[in-house]
Amino acid sequence: MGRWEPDAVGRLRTAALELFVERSYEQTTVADIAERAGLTARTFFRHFPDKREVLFQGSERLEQTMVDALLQTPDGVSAMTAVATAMGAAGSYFGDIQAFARRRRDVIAMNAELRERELIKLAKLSASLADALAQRGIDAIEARLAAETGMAVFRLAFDLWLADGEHRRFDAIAADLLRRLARLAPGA
Amino acid sequence: MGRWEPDAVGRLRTAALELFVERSYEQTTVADIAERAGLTARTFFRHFPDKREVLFQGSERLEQTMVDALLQTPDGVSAMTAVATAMGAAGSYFGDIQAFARRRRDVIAMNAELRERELIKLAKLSASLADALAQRGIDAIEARLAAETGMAVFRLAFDLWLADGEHRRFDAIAADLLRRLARLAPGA
DNA sequence: GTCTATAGGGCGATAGAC
DNA sequence: GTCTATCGCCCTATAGAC
Repeated sequence: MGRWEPDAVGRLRTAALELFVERSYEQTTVADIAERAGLTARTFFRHFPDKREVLFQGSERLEQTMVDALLQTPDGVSAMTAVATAMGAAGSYFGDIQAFARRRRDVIAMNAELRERELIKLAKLSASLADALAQRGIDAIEARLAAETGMAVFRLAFDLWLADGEHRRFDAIAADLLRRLARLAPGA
Repeated sequence: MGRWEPDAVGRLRTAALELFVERSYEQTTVADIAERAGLTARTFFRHFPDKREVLFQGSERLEQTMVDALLQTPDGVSAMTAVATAMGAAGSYFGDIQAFARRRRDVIAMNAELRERELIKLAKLSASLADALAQRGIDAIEARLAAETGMAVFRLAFDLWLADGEHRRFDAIAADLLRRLARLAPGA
């Protein structure tokens, strides 16, 4: 046993989600979160740059997973195929955390600031995918177009994945949406 | 002459953009903005729900313009064609405000909170377009897919429109990107 | 760990326009 | 009288500085 209880970050994360569910994000102060985790507000801010981030830290790992998958696709595959592969990797990453993801989604849906933060995380992810595509020799604009479009599919797939009664895996839903998109696009 | 100088909102907007350019968003307090506009901080918050919003209020009009254009497309046009029409309306709406838009873009690019706010405005726009499409009888998921994809194109087109040396109109750029997207998508 | 500036909300007062 | 835009003062929580 060390001098402190272990896993301060994990305890803060758990405490935060619990409190946000119990009494909403706005009605929870950083001091409340820290107290439940047995820490002080000052300690909270040493682990998270701001109050919102306690729900979002960890997205770097998803990003890395998707970028890695994209970069490992064989040479010569199309931009959209590479993006589809990255989406498949996200599916494996998500696995069966639906119950947790649903609680988290509900908290985020109720608060504008949290929705903003979620969007910027996805925008970062999009930029990383575009970089990775460009790194593979794809034209810069085409790379951004494919990445942004891919993220549009990602957002919608994530939403559907968490919908009531949905039983398919994330990547199956994403693949289905990509197919529908292909049918949609030629009209322009 | 009334008791107060007219157009408090306009004065606050101008003062804010000036100060953000002069000394950055972070280094400008709401009191600074209000002072330059000849008002107090309390009055600022009566017109804008928060400090960020002073740069974004007005986006409702763009949204209305695009939704109206979308709804006025003839019956039977495809989802992507309707979205393309909305994009064309946005082009007319933007007209020749490039100089202003560039200053605004530079301020926003320098601050994470402002980027977040911009993203949520675009997400709202996307949701409105999806609603409008659904209202026209398009399947709900297809509507969201088309709207999200359209917004991906919108974001990129806006970016390119403000790039140095760009001389085309916004809608010309958007139309070009939609064409490129159509070529990209079938690969999936 | 303490100290502080700023965001942003609540409530009431005021001074015009009508 | 009402309605509306402004200001003043109080407050708390966030988040950064020291």
